[in-house]
Amino acid sequence: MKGMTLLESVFEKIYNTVKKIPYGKVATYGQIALLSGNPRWARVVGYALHVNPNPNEIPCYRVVNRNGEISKSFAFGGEDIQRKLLEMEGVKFDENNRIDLKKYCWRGE
DNA sequence: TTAATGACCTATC
DNA sequence: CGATAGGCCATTA
Repeated sequence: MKGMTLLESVFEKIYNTVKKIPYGKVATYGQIALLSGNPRWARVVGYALHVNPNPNEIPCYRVVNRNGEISKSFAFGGEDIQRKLLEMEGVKFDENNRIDLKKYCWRGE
């Protein structure tokens, strides 16, 4: 970790929020942004996960976009890996490779 | 310090 | 329903 400010950096806040996503659930980038303090950080969330320091502790594969689709630029093995990880937790994909957010979207803490 | 970047989101057609 | 354009903002070079 580099020198972060006296308070938590935005990235740290984002990582902490992502860690809270429960097993078998997913969250959107916008949702993570909102729970991390600012609804306009959706894009920052994407960048934060792109430089994910420790994937073992941060379940970044549980984060999908607004349409319930997995991102193309998943940095750890590709989108197929992300999909498998989610399917292992019981998350189903429809014929368009999308997730039903009404069912699987995390409802908060 | 300025400019560029990006795993997004919303409104509009 | 799908596609496009513009906006957003922390972080980095």
